[in-house]
Amino acid sequence: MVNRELAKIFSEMAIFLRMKEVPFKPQAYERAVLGLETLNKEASEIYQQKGIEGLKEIPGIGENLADKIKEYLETGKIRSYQKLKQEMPINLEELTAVEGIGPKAIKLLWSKLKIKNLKDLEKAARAKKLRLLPGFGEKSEKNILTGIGFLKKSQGRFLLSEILPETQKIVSNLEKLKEVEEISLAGSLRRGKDTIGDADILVISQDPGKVIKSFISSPGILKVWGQGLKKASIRTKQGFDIDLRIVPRKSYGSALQYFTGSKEHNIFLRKMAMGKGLKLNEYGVFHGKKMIAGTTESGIYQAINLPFIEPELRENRGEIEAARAKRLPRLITLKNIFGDLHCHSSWNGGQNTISEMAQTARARGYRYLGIADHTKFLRIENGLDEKQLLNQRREIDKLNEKFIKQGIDLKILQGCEANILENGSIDINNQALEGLDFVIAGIHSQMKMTKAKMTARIIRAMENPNVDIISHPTGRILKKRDEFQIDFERVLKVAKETGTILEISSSPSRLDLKDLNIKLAKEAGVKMVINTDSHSASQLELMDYGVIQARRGWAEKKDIINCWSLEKLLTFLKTN
DNA sequence: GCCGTTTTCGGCCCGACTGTTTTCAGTCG
Repeated sequence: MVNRELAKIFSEMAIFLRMKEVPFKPQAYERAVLGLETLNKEASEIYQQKGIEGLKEIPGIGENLADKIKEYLETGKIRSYQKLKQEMPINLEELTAVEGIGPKAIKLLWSKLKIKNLKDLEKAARAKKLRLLPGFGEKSEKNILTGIGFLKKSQGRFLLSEILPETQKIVSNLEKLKEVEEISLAGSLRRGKDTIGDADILVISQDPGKVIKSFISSPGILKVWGQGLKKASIRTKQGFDIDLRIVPRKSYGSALQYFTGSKEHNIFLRKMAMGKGLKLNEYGVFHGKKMIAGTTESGIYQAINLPFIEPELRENRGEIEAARAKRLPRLITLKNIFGDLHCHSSWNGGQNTISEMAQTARARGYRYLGIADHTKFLRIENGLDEKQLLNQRREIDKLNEKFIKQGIDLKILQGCEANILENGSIDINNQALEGLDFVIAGIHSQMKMTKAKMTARIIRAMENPNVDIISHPTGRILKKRDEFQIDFERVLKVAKETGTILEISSSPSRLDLKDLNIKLAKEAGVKMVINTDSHSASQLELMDYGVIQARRGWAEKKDIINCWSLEKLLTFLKTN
């Protein structure tokens, strides 16, 4: 948590420094942000154990930034940051969230129009004042308004990854209380939605007062909205709210069912209950005045003649019909995952060597690990060319030989994340692609194309016999950028014909394919792979988010190729 | 402000795209 706070401060400082046109320092601050974000240990812990010297071992942190971290840990503030903020009291988080707005634009908006937040920006854009600024015109003004509109749509919502870990921390603290008999997440958080409004926690306790008292004094709370006898509500430092409800044991199941939702799922369920002459509410299932279920969630479903329905499915997307017909999917779990096929190494964008990535993969119990570094078109990521891919192959072969000798059951596969160019061709020649174990191709440029052109572009890439996987197929960035214009049905048809695998990216701001598209792909018989797109070893643990998303898309083991054994996976890659 | 099998000082991933500017600046990845 401290790491995230520090990362946020340093990235804001980088922007301020860019606005002031200070050379080179901004990059240094940004590198430090990366170092902090990919650290698998809290800076506070490092400082406690090894002091300043320990902090300086963090990549991107030197003498000066280590001092600033120390200052933050000891005083909760960084003076140089406070000074910058005083000088330019601008809401950087809001303004940089608008696609197309960067430090230079913010500086101009601030100095000419005193724009300091999203509200000011929207007002000025609507008053057609932006177009008068140097470098701005009608189009940029319109784009800014579009960007603001997109932001507003997702306003007040947080990424699953922003909410889940913090809420789980609070849950595990409460769990330790002897007064807590049962505890569970509820709401959209339990259903694993990609973005969340607020978090819900449900508890059984004979002593609600104690539990509520402990809840409202959890660490990292900004304020307490309210507390009663059965309910309390808080806001966390990260800006999202958590509701806690205490329910009696006899209604725990029905309350959990009710507060997990979705609303649409529950409405359908209540109608079904009514059809059977029953009443379903948050207190139980009732036959007349007699309560026939309520203690457990599965008991609720059983009472209306249904098998238990996993929370991720409860969106009224056909799950109740499937349950009735006894055709519910057997959803995959994290334990079913045998490997990760989209990881970057220090050969280009990644923080860790292939060997370090492999060690972490082993610790996760994986059987295989796919290294898929960027290729040459992406110069900024130090993309590999044909020759470098060959050199990387040698390193991977050596590591694999070593593993065999040591009896280690992990195989490193060599792939790449090649680029789908404007016309659908790939930026690496076929001969080099043939030498790899698998090929991922993705779109990293020219994302604003017409639907027809974009669809044709992706289809051409899929028709390349060397391309196995399409990474983050629809290009969405949650809360920031919409999906590409593509004819997804046609893409699925060609994917099926060519045996192309579509990726489910676990990267928390992508989660692409999204749940609905996963379900469509499954129905079309298209295979998928859940990948983390890790740029460091610690990011391998993001796999969880991809699995949750896949569950929301009804995915079973047969649909997800990295739930398969190495042999089956390699055969599929070879023959498709 | 960081970093170092080309350096403890002098470097610091760079190309494409967009919109505006008719020769470039800002943003993105």
